[in-house]
Amino acid sequence: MQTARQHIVEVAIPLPLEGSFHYLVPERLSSVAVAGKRVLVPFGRRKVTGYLLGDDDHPGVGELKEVLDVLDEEPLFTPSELDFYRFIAGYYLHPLGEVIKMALPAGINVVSRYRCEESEDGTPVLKEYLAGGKSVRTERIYTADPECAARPRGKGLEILEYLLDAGPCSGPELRERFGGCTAQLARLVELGAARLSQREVYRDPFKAQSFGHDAPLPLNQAQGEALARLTAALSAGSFAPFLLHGVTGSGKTEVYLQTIAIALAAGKTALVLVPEIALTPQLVGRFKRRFDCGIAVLHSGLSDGERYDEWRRIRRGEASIVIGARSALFAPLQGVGVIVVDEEHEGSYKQSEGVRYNARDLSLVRGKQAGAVVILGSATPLVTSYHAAMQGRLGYLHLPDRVRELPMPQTTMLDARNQKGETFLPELVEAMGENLDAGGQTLLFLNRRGFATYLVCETCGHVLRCPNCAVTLTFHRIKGKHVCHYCDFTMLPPASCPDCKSGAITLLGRGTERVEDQVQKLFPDARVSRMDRDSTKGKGGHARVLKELEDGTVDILIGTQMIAKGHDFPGVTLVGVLSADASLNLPDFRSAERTFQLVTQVMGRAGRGDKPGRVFVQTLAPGHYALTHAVAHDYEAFYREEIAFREEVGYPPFAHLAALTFSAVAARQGESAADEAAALLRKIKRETRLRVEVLGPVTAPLGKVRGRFRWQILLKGVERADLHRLLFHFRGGFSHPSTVRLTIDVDPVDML
DNA sequence: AGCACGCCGACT
DNA sequence: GTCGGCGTGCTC
Repeated sequence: MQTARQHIVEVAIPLPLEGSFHYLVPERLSSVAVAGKRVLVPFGRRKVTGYLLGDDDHPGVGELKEVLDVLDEEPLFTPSELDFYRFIAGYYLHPLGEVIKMALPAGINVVSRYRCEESEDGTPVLKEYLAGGKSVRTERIYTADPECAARPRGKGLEILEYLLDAGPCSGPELRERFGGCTAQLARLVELGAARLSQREVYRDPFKAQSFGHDAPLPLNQAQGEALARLTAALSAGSFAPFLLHGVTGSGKTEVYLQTIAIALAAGKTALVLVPEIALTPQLVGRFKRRFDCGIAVLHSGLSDGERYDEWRRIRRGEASIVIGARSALFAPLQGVGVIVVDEEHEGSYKQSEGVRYNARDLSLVRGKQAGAVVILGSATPLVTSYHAAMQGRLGYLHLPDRVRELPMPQTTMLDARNQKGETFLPELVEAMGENLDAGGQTLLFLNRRGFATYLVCETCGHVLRCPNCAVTLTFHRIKGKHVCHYCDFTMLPPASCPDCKSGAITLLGRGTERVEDQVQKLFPDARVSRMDRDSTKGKGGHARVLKELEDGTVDILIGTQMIAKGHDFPGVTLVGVLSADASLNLPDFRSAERTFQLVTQVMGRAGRGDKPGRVFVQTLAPGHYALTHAVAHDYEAFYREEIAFREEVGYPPFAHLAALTFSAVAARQGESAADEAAALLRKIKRETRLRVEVLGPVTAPLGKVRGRFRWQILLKGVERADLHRLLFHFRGGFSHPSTVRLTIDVDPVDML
């Protein structure tokens, strides 16, 4: 008789390994080994959690091992979610297993570990154990048995009477009412007067908060037109991507809310992505006041347990709206009708470690898969988005006016040339003094990312740039030269300004942390506070500084972009941008775009209350188009200049980029791996005639990071398909010593 | 990523 | 003479 056909499954392992693995499923597990579940499998000498991708009847290569266990009762992902994961793995050239691990709630996986223990005779032995695996939280439920005649005394009796009266109660509930009563409860159970059962509970990040109710707001004409187009797309029921371009305060959120209301009424669900976790609470509040349905929140500020519980609520269909940061894109929501990406231009949608995905871009992929309406909202859209809208690849919805008749702040550009590098120009100091006397609050923005040193002319403001790549050249102290970190163009420091021949040229880019001291010296009586990543560490740090501003207990707040985002500060009447240049001169082709966004956003922060606001932008480049158009509130004019620049030099949307970074503790190894990689890439390019430029390798501008030296190769392809083909060939044919780490970043947002 | 195998320096 | 350094290679 023939043996029963073997059950073979394909499994993805969450390790940096290419390809999947195959296992035999033993008879006892055969019926439960279904695609989408996790399995415990032997892998080398250990046991790891893998993801069951599906059955596979291909004759496996050599001997197959057996699946040890199936870890889930229900699949964690659906076939269409698996398709999405596969797309991501292919697009970002990242192992599928790691993509799946990243997409699922953290901390649920089991991995075998070893622990050293002493056996009875005292000799050390290695004991294997399984670690990890976030579990469901339960609480005890006590139910009184009215049939039982046994009665305890004292407090126990009180509790029993309460239970008989009020019905089943949880342990925490009883403890709240009666204080510590563990012993009494145990006694009740022992007597048979109460029964004990377990109930699953969710760890709720918004527990017991009450949010009143809000009715939909009336829409102005532009909002109404936008909503009409979104509604039409929604009822068509197929994929429709839109760019919602609305100035600060134009009521984008109201358009999101009303679109979502329509989707919900049609039985669909909605996914809302926001760039910063700090912004979620206020947005969640607004959604909770508007909708009665379940709303789940997913972001990195949740504990693993909370996130797991939110995830399970969504999976079970108990939430119709999911709000969250980047990772919420992977929410297991079914029947998605609308995906909103708020502030779509924000760089934080790009994950810069592990799977380097961009949630803004992938929202379009998920939207397409789900047949959903995707709304990319921004006051300052990415030039690539606006370009796509102009080409008709994104529907263009424009909200040109502010909802309330708030005046735009009065903005002044301060020319810092010929000012001997003063931190504050006299006009700004004067304005700060006036504002302080008038009782107004001041925000000062600076960019702490100004680490790259670059050459600037103090007379004319000229900055040394790469003739090929148009990015700012970075000065390398060790080499004593100016270097382009895209293409490795190098030049010796010039003796005078190449533009105006002035000898007053300086290296800029040192830290600006001392601004706080300087402000305090200028205004000894002012209450000065600082807000940046360091000063707001930990839960609530952010909120604390915002509270100070709200309560008026601070006069001058110094901070990075993070204070520019989304918040309303009615008391702020003066804003100073100290570091427009640091942002403008980052060695990145997007520096102009970033600066335009920053300045626009900052201007939106001044005078949102009753008093009109004033803004000062202090710069060595007062004529730069990113600044002049930002100050004039003219996005289209900025776009026209920026898109011309992108086309001329060949940057997105006219080319697609990928960055390969090699890092190694030993400098020589990293460098030679990068050199070999570049040689291989050029060889493949020659043989396949793919139209991709290979730039570099160059030493990464940040130099040594966490003890490792870094090199970069930049790939630039007019056709995305060419770029991907080159990368696939390369990955298949390139091997490097394991002491060198290679990361591939497709569509890099930050290459520092 | 881990974990084992394998080939060269300072120690009981 | 060994213990242990981490380079290299493999994991269905």
